[in-house]
Amino acid sequence: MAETMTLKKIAGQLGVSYSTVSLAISGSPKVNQQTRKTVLELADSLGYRPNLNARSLKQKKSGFIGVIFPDFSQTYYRELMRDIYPALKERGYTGLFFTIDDNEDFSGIVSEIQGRGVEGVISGAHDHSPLMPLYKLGIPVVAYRRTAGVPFSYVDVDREKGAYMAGAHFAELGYKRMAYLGTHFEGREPRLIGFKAALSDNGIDLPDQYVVDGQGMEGGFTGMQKLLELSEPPRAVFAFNDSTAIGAMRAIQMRGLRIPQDVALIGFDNILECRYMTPALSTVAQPRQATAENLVNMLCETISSKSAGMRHVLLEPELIIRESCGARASLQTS
Amino acid sequence: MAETMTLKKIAGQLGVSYSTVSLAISGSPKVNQQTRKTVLELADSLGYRPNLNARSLKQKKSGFIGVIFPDFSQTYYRELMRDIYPALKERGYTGLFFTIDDNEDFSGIVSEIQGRGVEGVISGAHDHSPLMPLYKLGIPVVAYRRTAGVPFSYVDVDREKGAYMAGAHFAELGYKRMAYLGTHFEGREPRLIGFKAALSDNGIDLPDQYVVDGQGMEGGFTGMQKLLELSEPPRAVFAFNDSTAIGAMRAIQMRGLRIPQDVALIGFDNILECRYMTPALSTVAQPRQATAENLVNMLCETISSKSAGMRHVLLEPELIIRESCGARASLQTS
DNA sequence: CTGAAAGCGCTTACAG
DNA sequence: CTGAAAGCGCTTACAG
Repeated sequence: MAETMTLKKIAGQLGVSYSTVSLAISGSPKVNQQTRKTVLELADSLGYRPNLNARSLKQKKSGFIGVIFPDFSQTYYRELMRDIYPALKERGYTGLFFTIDDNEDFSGIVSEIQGRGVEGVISGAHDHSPLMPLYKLGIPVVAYRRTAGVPFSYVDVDREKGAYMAGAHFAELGYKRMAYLGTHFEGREPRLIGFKAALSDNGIDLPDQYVVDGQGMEGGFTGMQKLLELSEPPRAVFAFNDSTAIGAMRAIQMRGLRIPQDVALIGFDNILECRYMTPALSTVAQPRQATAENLVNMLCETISSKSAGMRHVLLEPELIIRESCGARASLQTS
Repeated sequence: MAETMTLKKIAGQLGVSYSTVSLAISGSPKVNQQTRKTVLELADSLGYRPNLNARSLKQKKSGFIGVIFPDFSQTYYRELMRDIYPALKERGYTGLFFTIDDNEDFSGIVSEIQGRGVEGVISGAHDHSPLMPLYKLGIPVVAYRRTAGVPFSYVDVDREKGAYMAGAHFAELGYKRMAYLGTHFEGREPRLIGFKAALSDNGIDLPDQYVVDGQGMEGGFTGMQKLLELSEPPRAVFAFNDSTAIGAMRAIQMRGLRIPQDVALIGFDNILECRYMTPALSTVAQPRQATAENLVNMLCETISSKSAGMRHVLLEPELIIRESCGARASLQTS
């Protein structure tokens, strides 16, 4: 087991003060070219790595950005994390990832974030409000998705608009009996609001029994079963997200019904899987890359400027027509 | 912005030494019940959180476990991470997650791990060898999957056996012309070896043209297309993993062929999606929960015992028969 | 351009 | 049971 190298030891071997070594390593211009070179070479050959905990302690900043999400396993979030990770790295930050489920308490995470000197937080939690203590401590929090009652900057996609596009597209295709399948937060979910608005603008009603709860593949599966048991099952279904839609597809196909000929379907998110379903899943795409970049940019700017102003970015969704909505007949990829 | 609380300030307010406060907070039995109570109450009301960087510096251990994986977005890995995360938490460790792609160099990650005082590493990298510097520094590394040429303890599933089960099952169903679809590392991939062995034990040959490369959904899709373009396409396909199989399903169904009537399919991993495909995907299940627990246990034991002995755990796979392999005719979930 | 010194917030022997 | 002191490894004014 190699003994840990420190600045002092390097300084000792070189016969210079360890502040000089520190300066040389941090690339300060105050240090002689020759001296720096000697120091760097020795440090390198000794495999020296600065102790980041000591540095964090002294500088009162850690280089950590906290990233909080509901679950490692939700497909859209995992794709978002993948995009956030390199964006953080590019700016010299290290992501500290936490997951949180809805009924877990945040206090452990909050302590950890505070205790580690995390410089800022990206929150994708369903409810951001437990992060208020951090905000009060002066730790910037940027939220993925708007949440009422919280003074955080946020990046969101215009889900209401995306849902409107889905509803309008269905209406255009001539469907009348439609359903919304997914979480709807007592009617406050923008996807439900937008979908309903599109139908209403086309003179179509969305009765309560055609609004069914369900989350994820399993929720989509059972929710869709309920819809199919209705005396008049819906002709077209807009799902909360693609995972929900995939669960719904299974329920439809298990009954021997065809998509889109018997039931048309549109999802939300545009996860990678959509293209590989049969039929390929039409969906409302979230601009994931832009979301990640905006979150990271916004946070970094808040950190460096220390400006406490709230900022909001609302990104545009895009309707991606594949096979499941019925606008195209043949099977194809894309 | 609240001023940060420190032990000293608490001690000052209470008129005791700050070492007493430290002891009280860390729950040492050396401190008077009454004193502790007072201290804890004040600390609590002041919102005191210990500075973990200072603690790490002093104790020379950070409470961090590094977790390295190829990608946030590979489905099986994300499921594994989800299981590792709580197991780590339960033991009082914080996971520091890193992703690494194959041609990226590890040096940044290695510095970070060393510099942050990470106490141990779980590596799911495709190649663990760049982690040797950590091992030499005395930082325990436990690998998910065996890798040759590296002295790390590992947890692996018996992929060769799992593949054998898939091949044997296909043989039993009477298929003769079969294919292996997926990465095979010049024939060294245990899945290919096991599959081939099963066929061979049943007197069936696996010609080279029925071994096709392909990774993930896209790789499975294009790889399967190649197989279907053969003058005699395979009757049954064993895929590297479920994502690959899902890509393959799409290619098969796009041609208007039926699964399993025209082409039978078995995947590997048993990701959540399998149950929701139509037809539901038969697969070789990895015991994911057990894998995560073994990885974490093994690492924690190595850390606390400081014993440098290598340990190996090989877990049993399980063949899960659903609809895509042809053993069952009707559509159903499970 | 280089060195001596203070101090970040904590833990941990060591006295008492 | 409590206090005084040293020190983890680093950075950063401050002198020179």
